[in-house]
Order: sequence, then C-alpha cells, then structure tokens
Amino acid sequence: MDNDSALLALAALAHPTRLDAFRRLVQHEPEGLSTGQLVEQSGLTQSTFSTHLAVLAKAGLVQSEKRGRHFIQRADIDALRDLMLFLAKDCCQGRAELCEPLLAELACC
Amino acid sequence: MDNDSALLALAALAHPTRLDAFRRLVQHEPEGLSTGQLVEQSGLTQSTFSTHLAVLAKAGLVQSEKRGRHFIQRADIDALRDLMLFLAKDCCQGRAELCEPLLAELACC
DNA sequence: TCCATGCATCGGAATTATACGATGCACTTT
DNA sequence: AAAGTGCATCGTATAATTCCGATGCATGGA
Repeated sequence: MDNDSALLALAALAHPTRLDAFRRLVQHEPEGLSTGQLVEQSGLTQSTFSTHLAVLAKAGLVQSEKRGRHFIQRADIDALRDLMLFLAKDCCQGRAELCEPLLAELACC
Repeated sequence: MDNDSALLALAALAHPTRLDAFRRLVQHEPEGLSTGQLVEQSGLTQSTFSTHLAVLAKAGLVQSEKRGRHFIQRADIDALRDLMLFLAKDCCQGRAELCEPLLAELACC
C-alpha cells in the first residue's frame, strides 16, 4: 500500500458514520450487510449514506455485490490488513523492539 | 481505546503533512525530532505546521518535550498500537480466522 | 538588560467536506 | 405494461478544514 492509498483509507475511516459502518461490516464478514440495513442503522438519509459508502468504496475498504435488487456490502479485510501493515511498517523496519508489544496484543486472537 | 479517540487518531493521520510527520517521528523513535526539523521538511510555514502538530498531539499520537529553547517531538507508539488494536478487534472477536493473515504479515518483524 | 530564537495563537481567506431533497436509472413484481 | 423498490447522482446550503501573515510569549545568549 502506498502513501496515497493509506491517506484515502484513513480519511474514509475518519468519520463517525463511515467508521461505524465499516466496523459493522467487518463484524459481519463474510456474509455482508445490505445497503438498506446500513442506511437504516446510520440514521441518515439514503443519499447521504450513499455518498459515505462511495468514499469507503473508493478507498478500497468496502466492496459491493449486486444481489437481485439489493446490494450486499462487504468489508475488504485485505485492505484493512494493508493499512495496518502500512502503519506498522515504520516501526518494524530497523526497530523491531517497538513492534513487539504491538504483536503481543494482537496475538490475543 | 474508545470510538471517539479512534476517530481523533484517524482524522489526525488522514492528512499528507500529518501522516508524513508522524511516520518520520515513528522512524526516529526514541530520540525524536525537533519541531524546527519537522517544519523545514514539511515545506509549510511554522504557524501552519504548528497547527498540524497540535492536531497530532490532541489525538495522543505525538508528545512534545521541552528541551532548552527547542521542543523535541516524539511519536507515541502505544497510541499507534491502541489504534491498530481498535481496528483489528472487530475481526478478531468471534472470527479469528480473519486475523490470521494479518498476524502472519505482521510477524515479519 | 536587550535582542534573537522557537513556538503558539489569532484573524481572515480559500478550499473542502457534509448533509439534504429531488431526480434519474435499473431491476422486480404485479 | 405499469407500478414500486433500491441506489446513484445532481444541485445547493452550511459547516469544517486548511493555509498564511501578524502578533504574543517564553527562553537563551550577547
């Protein structure tokens, strides 16, 4: 993941509505959620939420799949992993000792 | 880390100047960098960069230490770890299989 | 003491993000 | 074919961000 992609992903997640939607989608992997469900839980109008979803999609964090008349939204776990690797890479390269506590915590799962 | 703190951190990193500065500080742990060095490398004016630094500080990602007449800026690795844990928690809880490739990549260091 | 340096903060201008209603398109059902 | 559903997009108003120069404050050296 390059710098611009990371910026897109960070900006996409740096909004209450979008962070909430993305986390909900991650929790519902791999089945995903319909756009209608996400809209309803967001409390926003359909058009506003559609714009937010487009931001997440453009950042590569969410992918939509047409399912009849509905759209199923799914979180892209690989994109999340790439973002985390981008953030972690700086301290890993050359200074592995800084990453050890990070890895220890992540090892919870 | 709660939702609001994560949003603050994400918003702080979702800017080219701030992401660049933070990554540079991570690479320079634990010595840190002087504010003047960061300003010079940013290409922005002192006042503009100061505002960016305040955003990073408010998000808890950077801490400053007075050193004579200069200020030494340091990245808070714990805050970075907390943010990554916040993002990873969703897929770890209940769906550990989603986190395995993430951990495998992070294990590089 | 007096001047220079390093940084924060104020005020204002330009840009960008956010939210909504209205409208249009694609598809499903009747 | 006609009506209804689900979503994207346009136009627009409001709010937030971003950037700069100017100013103020604290510290260190002459």
